[in-house]
Amino acid sequence: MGLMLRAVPGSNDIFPQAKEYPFREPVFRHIVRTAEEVLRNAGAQMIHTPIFEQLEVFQRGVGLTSDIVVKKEMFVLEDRGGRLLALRPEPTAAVVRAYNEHGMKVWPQPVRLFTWGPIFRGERPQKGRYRQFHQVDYEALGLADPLLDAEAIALMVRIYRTLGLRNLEVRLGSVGDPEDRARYNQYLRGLLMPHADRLSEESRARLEANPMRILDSKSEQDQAVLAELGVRPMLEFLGEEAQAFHEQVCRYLERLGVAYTVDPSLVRGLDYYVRTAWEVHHMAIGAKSALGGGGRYDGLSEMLGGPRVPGVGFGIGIERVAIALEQEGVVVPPDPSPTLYLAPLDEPAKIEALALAEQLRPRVYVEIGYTPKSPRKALEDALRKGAQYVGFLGEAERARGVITLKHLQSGEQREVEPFQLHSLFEE
RNA sequence: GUGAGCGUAGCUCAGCCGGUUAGAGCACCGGUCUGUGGAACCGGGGGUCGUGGGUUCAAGUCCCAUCGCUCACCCCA
Repeated sequence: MGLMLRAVPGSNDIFPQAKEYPFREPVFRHIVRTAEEVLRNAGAQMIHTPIFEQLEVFQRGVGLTSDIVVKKEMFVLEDRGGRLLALRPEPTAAVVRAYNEHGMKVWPQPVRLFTWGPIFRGERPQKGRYRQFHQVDYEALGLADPLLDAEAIALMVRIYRTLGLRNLEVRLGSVGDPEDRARYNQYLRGLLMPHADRLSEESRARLEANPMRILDSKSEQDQAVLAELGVRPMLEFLGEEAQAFHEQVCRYLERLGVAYTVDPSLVRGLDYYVRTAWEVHHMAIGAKSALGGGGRYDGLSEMLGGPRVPGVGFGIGIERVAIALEQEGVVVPPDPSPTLYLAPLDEPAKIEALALAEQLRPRVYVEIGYTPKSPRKALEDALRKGAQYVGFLGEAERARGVITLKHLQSGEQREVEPFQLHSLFEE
């Protein structure tokens, strides 16, 4: 059995009997449907973009200093013409690409879209982190108003709460405008350069290109240096406009009654983010793991060769939400069970059962037994399936042209003619 | 990329200080029960003990290697 093919590490089958909660199809579907309902009722429209794009869609948007590129976390493939494609490592750039491609800038703004589907990152898998995982994603494009940021955060929280999650923490920050970030990086360089020899190799390498990322270094020596120097957070370097924008988002959230904490040191892995950035955390997944995150990306469209299109959006990690739901003991609605279970009692009854089932479908949820069994076994099967009615088809029924129909809850049983079944169940 | 842990039936696992034919529970199939309630009892199928090598009279058990899985670091969803 050693040679039997398996799923690629970090990719998972999602099916009803899956042992791990995040891969149980009904749980998965419940999360998707709930999110879909919340977002549709907020007026967002569903879009599905391809799961692969030209590499540049993600490369340009993501920025050269970003870890997704630097650490080669993208799955890149080459088509026959030598064109480089990439499995999407995030949905936002693809949605913005679609917005531009279909001229959505002439639609009434903002254009609010949502999608869900697989996302791919070539990281080493572990709990709550997979190479193929799934996100629900929401984007509000075409209007740079803090109202949309606040709405996005509120919608995200609403999805979690509708699912039944408690113990949420919204961490809100701002990464400022590009000029603010440049100023902050300048500040960091000036502060850290004299102490470069005490920083880790990785951090030293980041000092020139992207000093902000030194702040979340996990190296103890780095953190010791940072603490000693008393580094000021990004949030204190916001320009006037970014500052006003951030304050407005906070005020709106308070008005909406959405609880949040300001995280002054919140940074983003992708270069296209500006101003608002947030993460929603849950205790279940561990201190470092977020259920979802979002932010504003006003410069992204231009990086993709499009017009200037402001945007704000979020992604929700479906598997991580499932882990949180399990942790909180939230019960997911079970799949419906059959109204009728048709049980063939002998060989010729198999096709009779199927024929009858096919007459009743799809208006009635009908399952059949595929192997003739004793009435006792057939009844057990029907009970296990949770059927409302069981219909026996055997020799006696054939002789009289009827089926024996039994209501499982009451135990009542009678013989009915097949044509009567339609009116019995179709209501 | 770095570190740790774990690989015995479809699943969860037991298997002592190395000892004869490798076990249990769950699941599946059948019988008791030849046309009626999830039970119970009995039976059955299913294993090259991840793989390769070594030590030994003897290896699921000890040693080495290798592969796989999982968790953690990093990053984030």
